[in-house]
Amino acid sequence: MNGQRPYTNALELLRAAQLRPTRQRLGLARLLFEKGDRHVSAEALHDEALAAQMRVSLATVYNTLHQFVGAGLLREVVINSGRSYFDTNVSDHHHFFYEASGRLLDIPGDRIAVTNLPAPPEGGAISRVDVIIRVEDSADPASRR
Amino acid sequence: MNGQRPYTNALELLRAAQLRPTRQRLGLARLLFEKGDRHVSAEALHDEALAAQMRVSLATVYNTLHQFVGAGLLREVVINSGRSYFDTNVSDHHHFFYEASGRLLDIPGDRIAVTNLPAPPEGGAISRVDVIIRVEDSADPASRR
DNA sequence: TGGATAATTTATAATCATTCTAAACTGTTG
DNA sequence: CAACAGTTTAGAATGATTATAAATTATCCA
Repeated sequence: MNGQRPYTNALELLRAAQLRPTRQRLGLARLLFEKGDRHVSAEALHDEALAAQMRVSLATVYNTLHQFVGAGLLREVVINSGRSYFDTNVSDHHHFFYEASGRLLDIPGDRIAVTNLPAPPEGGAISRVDVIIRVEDSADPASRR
Repeated sequence: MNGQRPYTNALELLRAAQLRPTRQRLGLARLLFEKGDRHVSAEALHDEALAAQMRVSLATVYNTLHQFVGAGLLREVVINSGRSYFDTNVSDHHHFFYEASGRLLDIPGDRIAVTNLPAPPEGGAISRVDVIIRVEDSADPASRR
């Protein structure tokens, strides 16, 4: 227990989420949750897994990411059309998005106040409020992804 | 001049944007700007154009939409990965997103206050702040698109 | 412990929105 | 009207993601 997260342990995490602790899910959970807050794309996570000598297919990476989102372990963040990011920070927070480099940075939920929220005109409960602050950076195009 | 928009006229609009007034661009501009604020996908606009007897290819619809975005006539809104919406409202405002039906509704910029914006930690100017309020609706799945 | 069974994984094909390409077409300018 | 640049187009290509169907693996219970 390191105090950072209720369950840093991959096995615990999967048990709590009612997901069978398979080799692939365990490995991916470790990559995702054992190093602080991250924003990864499916493909980036797959590459990382292969680099760490895990054998896992891209299809399984997608399946697993979606299961983790369903279980509330991850949050899916959509900024650009075409690619999703998965955020290991599931607490209330927002994002800076650096347009040139594609980097995503967390903003703690209590650093921004969104006030005066009108009620949805057509009814329905608010499930989430996303604030994305787009930042013009001048990163070299080579670092994009 | 109807007071709603500086240029309701498609030809004026294209001239001001320094885009040659071709048959396709004129037709698409009319569809887009002659009926109040809209959120359209490229494919939906293409369908609409065909239904209105215009001859225009999907590639041209994409080209034109991007040119209009570049000229500040449209704003691109990304909510779901996989599909972009183009918003004819380019003034400062935000969105309700109805998760089940996929509908997008404007929220005037002055109806919401986003205060306390932190400065981007890595520098760079803020180009835009997007607020998306996700609403759980229970629309029948048939009406999705 | 050893199947039986259901869940999971996987390679591969399929899909979908979008972009690219190169050739045909059209608006503009002289 | 000719010439040229700008535009459009069909169709192919791309890139992320999802579906499929067969092979593998975890779990359960005798």
